[in-house]
Amino acid sequence: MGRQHVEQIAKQLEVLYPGDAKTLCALHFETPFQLLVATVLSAQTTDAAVNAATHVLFARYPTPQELAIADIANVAEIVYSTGFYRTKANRIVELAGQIVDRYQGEVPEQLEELTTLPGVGRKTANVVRSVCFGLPGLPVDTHVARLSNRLGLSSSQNAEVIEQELCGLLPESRWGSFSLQLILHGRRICRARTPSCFRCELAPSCDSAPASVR
DNA sequence: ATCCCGAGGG
DNA sequence: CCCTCTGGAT
Repeated sequence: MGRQHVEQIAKQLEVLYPGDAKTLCALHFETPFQLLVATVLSAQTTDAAVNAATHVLFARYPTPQELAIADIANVAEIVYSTGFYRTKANRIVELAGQIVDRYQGEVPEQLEELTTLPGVGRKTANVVRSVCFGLPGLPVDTHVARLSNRLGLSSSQNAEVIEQELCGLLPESRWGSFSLQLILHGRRICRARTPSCFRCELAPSCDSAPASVR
């Protein structure tokens, strides 16, 4: 691996998917609270499904104050198509309540505070930090984990270990955008089952690409 | 390790 | 028809 290996990859990703974390984020939102909710809903579903649900959800419950007192069954109906709908409906209503009660309606910025909220794990907390607040945070989801392994940036299967290793390889200013760039590349080219190495721009610097395309 | 859970892609 | 999707809590 080494520094040069990462820099080569990071540089190519910047060309392929230009922009900062906020620009690259595919989730629709107006406020930090809305991004937090959208990210909780994004578990095991597509961003398109989340955006369709939040379009309706935020029209009816735009603020934590309003979502906190929402009818759970109605919320479940709205988020139904994102999957895990009972769990998600309960989580986001409870989440809204805690934001109101514990944080005066304002989403906290510290990772340790964010991860105490229901439905908010390390990945979600880092999304909010990097996309919304412009703070250092490198979300590791299934795409980031898979591409990090394939590219030879980490050999760990543990998301938190991968996060630490990637953070050590990149400047803080690139943490958020790098994560989103890996996600976009994972969706377009480096898919889980059928990676298109033959048309991958990163193949020359990828440990896992077949020799024929490097 | 298992559960939550629908929808679209390959 | 199987797999995967911007996971988190128990």
